[in-house]
Amino acid sequence: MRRYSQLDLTNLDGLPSDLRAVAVVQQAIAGQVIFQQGEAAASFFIVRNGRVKLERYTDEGRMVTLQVARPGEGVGVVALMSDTYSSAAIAEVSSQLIRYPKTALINALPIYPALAETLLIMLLQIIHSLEIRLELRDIRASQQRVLRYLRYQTQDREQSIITFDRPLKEIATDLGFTPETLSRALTRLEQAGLISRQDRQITLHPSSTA
Amino acid sequence: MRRYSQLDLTNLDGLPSDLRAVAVVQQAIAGQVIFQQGEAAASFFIVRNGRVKLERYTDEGRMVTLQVARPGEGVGVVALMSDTYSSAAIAEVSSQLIRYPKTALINALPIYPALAETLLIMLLQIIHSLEIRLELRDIRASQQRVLRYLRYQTQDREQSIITFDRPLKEIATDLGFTPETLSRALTRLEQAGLISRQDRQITLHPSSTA
DNA sequence: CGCATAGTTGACTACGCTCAACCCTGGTGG
DNA sequence: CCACCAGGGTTGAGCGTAGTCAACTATGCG
Repeated sequence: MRRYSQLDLTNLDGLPSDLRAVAVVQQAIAGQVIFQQGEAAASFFIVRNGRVKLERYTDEGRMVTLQVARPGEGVGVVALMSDTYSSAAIAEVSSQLIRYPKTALINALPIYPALAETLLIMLLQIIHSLEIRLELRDIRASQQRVLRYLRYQTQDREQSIITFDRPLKEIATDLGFTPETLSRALTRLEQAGLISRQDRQITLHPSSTA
Repeated sequence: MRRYSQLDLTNLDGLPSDLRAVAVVQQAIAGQVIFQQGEAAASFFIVRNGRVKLERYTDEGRMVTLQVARPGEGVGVVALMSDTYSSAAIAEVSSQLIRYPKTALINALPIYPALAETLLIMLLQIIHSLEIRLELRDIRASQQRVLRYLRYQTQDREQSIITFDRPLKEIATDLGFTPETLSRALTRLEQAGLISRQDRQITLHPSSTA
């Protein structure tokens, strides 16, 4: 699929003029709410830089992190179909987004096949990341889950060193744990010799690939 | 988005001839493996009737149900992007599928904008169901989780009666529980007066909507 | 210098998993 | 027609582990 033409929605200058005309660059400070869960879904966003987290609140008040969107990734894709956002979007750090009104995108779909492909790829990546997340949640033992998480982080790059760029707190809820549990899991993994750790930098030891 | 033209991939007669030519109807008996996790992703499927479950095996042997596809829903969508299937597909009951070779679909994308929209909608629905699933997993207390699950089942239809069309065993793993836990949760919910139950038929009582 | 926040560590609790026995139904075969 | 068996489902006892509450340290910032 990559061999086909795509639209790079992060590069404004490469866009056809009608899309370019509706795209708006938007700045969000750390902690800022881009949109709220249940709000009318008017726009679709692409993260240009920074980090935006998508989270969903259950009735009981618990909060689930559905996705952490990094540069190039889409936020609020459900807007394309649904009338309301199914989750809230919050900038974890100061971030820059490009905002596309949903109607403009929908209208552009039949005109630019490349746009459809771009969106399809985007959605497929989201599906993949959700699948991984779901699989992670099914590992109950904290150390195993953390280990698996770390492995997923490294498999993209070549190195087996992970540097957390976000507070452990965030990572914990991301994993579905309390900060305490994450902390304990990390120390136990270190005691077991499976990882080394200095502060936010983790080195994965290759032993026991199972 | 619904107002735009779409291709109904389940209706062979409504398809353009080139797509019609590559679509293959395929029968699967109960328990049959449609494709295996890690296998080369050559095709994309639509469930015509029956029920197909997508599951993923973790290294430790645990198994996670990612999706249960019912008639009209897509199976193996990741084939569109990835080279291998990220999960296995297994027919829970005797089912009929329509098989589309991925290359044919990809080639058809720029030609039929309606196809792209159909696929987008399909993917968005998958994303939505994954989000729900993920949210469910975050509710630790078994009774709450089951209750929430039941509510999701009813909110589509008007009635507050759910009839399980699959063994409790399946539903349990679907929810991320053991059958024992699900059984206990159901009896406790009944004792608490929140539901009534006769065998596989559950009636949700409207009390305590929280 | 003091306050807020991130992170760690400890003790206790709670709840789902595991293992096991048991019931019940439907199907099969003598 | 009954005896047997297999599988789904329920119930019980005990264990393990993540959550909770709490105290404490360390770090950064005003």
